[in-house]
Amino acid sequence: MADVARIAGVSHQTVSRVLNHHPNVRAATRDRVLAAIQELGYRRNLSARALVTRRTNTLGVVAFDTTLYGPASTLFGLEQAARDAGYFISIVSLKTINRKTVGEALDYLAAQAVDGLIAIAPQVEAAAAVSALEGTVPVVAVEGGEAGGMPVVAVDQVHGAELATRHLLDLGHRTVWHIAGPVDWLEAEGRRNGWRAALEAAGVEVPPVAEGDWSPRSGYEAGRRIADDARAGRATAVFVANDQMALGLLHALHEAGVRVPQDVSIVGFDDIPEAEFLTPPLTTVRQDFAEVGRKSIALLLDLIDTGPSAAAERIVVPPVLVTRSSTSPPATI
Amino acid sequence: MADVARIAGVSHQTVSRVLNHHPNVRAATRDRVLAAIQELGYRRNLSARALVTRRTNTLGVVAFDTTLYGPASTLFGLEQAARDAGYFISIVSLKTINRKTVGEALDYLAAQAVDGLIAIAPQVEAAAAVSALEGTVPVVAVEGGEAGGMPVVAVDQVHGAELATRHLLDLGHRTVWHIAGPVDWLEAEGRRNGWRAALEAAGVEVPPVAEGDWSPRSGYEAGRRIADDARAGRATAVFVANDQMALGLLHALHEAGVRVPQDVSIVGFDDIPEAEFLTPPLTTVRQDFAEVGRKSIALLLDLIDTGPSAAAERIVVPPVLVTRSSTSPPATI
DNA sequence: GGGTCATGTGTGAACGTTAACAAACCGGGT
DNA sequence: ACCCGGTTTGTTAACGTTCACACATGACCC
Repeated sequence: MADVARIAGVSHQTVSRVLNHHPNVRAATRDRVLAAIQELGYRRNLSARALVTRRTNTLGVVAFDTTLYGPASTLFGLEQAARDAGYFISIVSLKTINRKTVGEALDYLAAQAVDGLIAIAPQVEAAAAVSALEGTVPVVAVEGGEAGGMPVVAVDQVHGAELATRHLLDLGHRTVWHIAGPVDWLEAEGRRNGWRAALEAAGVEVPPVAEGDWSPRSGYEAGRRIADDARAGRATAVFVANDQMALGLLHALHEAGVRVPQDVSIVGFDDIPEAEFLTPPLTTVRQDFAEVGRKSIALLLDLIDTGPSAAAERIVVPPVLVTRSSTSPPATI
Repeated sequence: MADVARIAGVSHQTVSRVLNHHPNVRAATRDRVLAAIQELGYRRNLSARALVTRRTNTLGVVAFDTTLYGPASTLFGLEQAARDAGYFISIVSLKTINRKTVGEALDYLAAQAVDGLIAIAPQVEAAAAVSALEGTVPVVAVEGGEAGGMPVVAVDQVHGAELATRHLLDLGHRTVWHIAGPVDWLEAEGRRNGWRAALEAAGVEVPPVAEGDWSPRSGYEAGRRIADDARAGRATAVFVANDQMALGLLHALHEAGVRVPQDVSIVGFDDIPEAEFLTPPLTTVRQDFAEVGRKSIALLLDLIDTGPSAAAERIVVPPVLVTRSSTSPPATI
């Protein structure tokens, strides 16, 4: 910076002013400084800047298994939005999520002195660990449920599940079965609640819930059990908490000789790119992950700039039902 | 740090020494310093440290569409390995990849003064843009082909494709068709070359190549054309450049009434979690993305510590064939 | 024509760490 | 008692910014 100043014939402070778009600098001077910067290929040192401003311009993200479609997509949206806003992103992805690993992740990010934190904390435990951190640094939870009364951006899981369940009910099914996600996941809980609410609103019987772990395998295993109920005519419609498990279910039903949608209708959740090309193409609930990412960053930056807002905000992104061929009216026997 | 020094009754420099595990510090003194650190909950300021050491302890990663299973998994491995080594990771994911966007991404990371760079640059163009950067900062390309003679860590695509093709040939198929990835992708090129090499080594005819864009949709579209060849008995085996396209192909064949594997055998590439639960379960080539991530970080850190090694290294991770039910000997007519 | 004000620029001191050097200490050999 | 070498500690000066302030300059008003 001193070199630039010398070449432009000004003080280092003026260079700094140009760099920070300070208004009080004459156009001619600015041009001279800019030219000198260009000439030297000068780049300001962000460490020095961070040292004095106490802002690192970095946002931390704690995520769980970024290999899954949902988190990966959210992360992608987050990253784009942060970059557009001139922020850097530092990520920690965890393979197992519990108070300890989340704690370590937060520690790690704290060491980096991030200006703010986004926690993709879809688990009860994780949400708790994150909310413990409130006050120290601005935090926004993504898909974080209601936990801890901190700012949250989330897709309306309950509503999505209701859409799916009502769609099946509207087609004429007497009731809808459910393969849920892991109990300790907030998203799984939301979807389960939405499903139950829709059934109860319709005044129909609530079948037992099968529980999976989001993986195709768990969907397959649940599917083998449901296949029996399907053959007995007890189950004619299933709402599955995510598309991967729906894929496993599809496979199990096929093996068991149960036809979809003739014998059993299926609705998934997420709308992964594969959904449209399964056999049959899967009716599912689409989440706008990119939008969630953008909204989260916007909320976090707002929090950073204006300090903790009085009310813990909760921003909800609506899901939409995508109807394909895995659902149809029940066969009239 | 001054506070810690005061409480421990030493100079700030001694505190620094303790923090950096300098050998020449008496055990008693170290304990006192450690106690003071504990008491104050002191954390060293990384910006100040970076300012004077000229090391940010941050690694940059340029990735393409981290929503895809492959890149997402690699990223995950990368992140784990970097964290274990005490490095931070800064990511830029691009939606479109060309010289301009890659250039911007590199600029962005350069602004951050990363100590090293990992480029998941599976495209010809991207690899070129990255190699232009060599010399400035240590760079390792992941899946970067041979481009530019820079250090590369990659799965042996050619070998993987040969495995898949030979498997089909060994089952008794007269030849193997291929749905390839986009031409400008190095991975697609490697798989195509391996496929062709295996066919030529066996001295069999090389059918025309269908080209997709990795998406299930493109696999589906290619599949509709291949279905005709299958019905005519010309195509009895297909090697698809990734699992997602294989899924699309599966759907197209099902629609066309072509049975897998009785009429057509299929081998994919990647071994996505869904592969095992498709109908039928997909034979595919598994890539160890986590290993690629680990090896990349190891190589990069080596480069950072010991300076540019004389020979541009090329580390190859072997893929393995996973045999499931989508392949069988051809029907004997 | 002197005060006031806005605008543009320069000066010096932080920020919190590590590097380089200097000094004090300690034990052992002569 | 002396010196010598190694170990432990302290002192000072960077690193490259921004901030707070002070100082010019010119325009405007009474």
